[in-house]
Amino acid sequence: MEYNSKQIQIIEVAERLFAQKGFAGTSVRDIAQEADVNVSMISYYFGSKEKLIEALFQFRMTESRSRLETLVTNDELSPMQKINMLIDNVIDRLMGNQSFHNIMLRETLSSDRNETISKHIMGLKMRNIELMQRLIQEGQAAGVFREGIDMSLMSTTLYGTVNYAIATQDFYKKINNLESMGEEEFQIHLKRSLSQHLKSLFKSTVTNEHHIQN
Amino acid sequence: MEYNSKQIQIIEVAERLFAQKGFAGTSVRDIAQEADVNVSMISYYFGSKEKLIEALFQFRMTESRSRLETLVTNDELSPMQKINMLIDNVIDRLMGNQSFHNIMLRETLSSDRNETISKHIMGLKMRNIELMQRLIQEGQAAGVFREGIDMSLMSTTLYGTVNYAIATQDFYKKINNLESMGEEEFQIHLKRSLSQHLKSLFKSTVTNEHHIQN
DNA sequence: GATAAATTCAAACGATCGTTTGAATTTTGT
DNA sequence: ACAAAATTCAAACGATCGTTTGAATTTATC
Repeated sequence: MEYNSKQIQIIEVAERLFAQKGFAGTSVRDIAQEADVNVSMISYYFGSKEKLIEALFQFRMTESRSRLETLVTNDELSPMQKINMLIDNVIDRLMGNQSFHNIMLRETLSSDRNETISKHIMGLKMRNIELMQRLIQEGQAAGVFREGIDMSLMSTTLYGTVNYAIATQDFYKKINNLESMGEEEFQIHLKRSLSQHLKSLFKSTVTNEHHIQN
Repeated sequence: MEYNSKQIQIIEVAERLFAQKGFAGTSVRDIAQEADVNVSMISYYFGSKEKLIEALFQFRMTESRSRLETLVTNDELSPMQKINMLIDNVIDRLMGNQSFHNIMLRETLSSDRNETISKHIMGLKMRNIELMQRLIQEGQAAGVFREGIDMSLMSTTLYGTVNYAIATQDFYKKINNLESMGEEEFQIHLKRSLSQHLKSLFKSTVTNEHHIQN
């Protein structure tokens, strides 16, 4: 499915409003007004409000098919370098599409989900964890990563930390006295801090040197 | 403010439905029906739907004033033992009140928040991070924790991991082939896995032995 | 430039929303 | 037992919801 500029305009406004106020908390009249189109255009183009959010997911999911898939076959990078690239890629993706990932997290929190959206999220999570699995196994085969790593919990920590950091960034700003910092500068600062934090966290957990089993 | 059993019944039903479908996605008629009371009782008891969720927050926040505050002054525990107790306490609190923390996370994700609720969340986060701060500083004073720990990001990893693990527990079940496991058994399993995972993560990051600065 | 197709719009649809009403009923205090 | 207060209820309130209508207008096709 391809969208014309007007449809994309509606999708982008909807994305911002859904992230700010939730799906149920956003009316189609809100969206129409901010996107500067007539209310009926949403039904006309997408069929319904429900189909609109499905279109949003299809729109954002297909564009994000990461270039990371080729990472595993790259022989010039060490397993640790690959893990670090994966971490930076997750941070960049989540921080670069904060509204969309906000909506995705909201949908994950809902127990009665739209089925189309559920499948998109499930597919994405599957691909993410399989990629991570392969990177870890490669490191183990090379003898630099320890055995017995809980893959799904490492992935949970990676995505959980980044998602939560984004959700509580105002609080982070307050706590670290960064309120005078410009918004763009702050985003870069947060990215760098997250990157360093997560890389350090993963390094000490994933390498088999000095790891204590309990 | 004290609530009678009928009010508590309404609050508990509202908590469950808000967690399932979001605040805006839940109607007062939904709540009234499931709580087996007349619709007007919600306005009668709480004033409005908005005041109801505020009552929910006040209800859950005041009951959770953790006994952790005395942890710092306990001399019989090592800094690492205290950190581990903190981790288990966070896991227990979040997993023991999944619906409420689901709602709290949803509110955190909203940019136009209810002011009363914002203050509750802000106050809670402040207390959490101050407690953690004190525990870390004690460990540093004792020479067993390294310097330069990013407190707010460690806290973000702790809460982010647990929150995200709870949000994606169905996925976790699927990935780890635990779908035949009973619900209660699974909750215990997840708790234990999270506990071990986070303790191991924190131990290797917080102790100054073997830590590599980059 | 005529015809068809796609788009835009104000207006209205029925449904559902949160809240209020006022009478009926139950509980409480004396 | 009686009056006062608190509770319960069906019904209705106006507002807003998502969606549709049908005519008007623009754009595309030949």
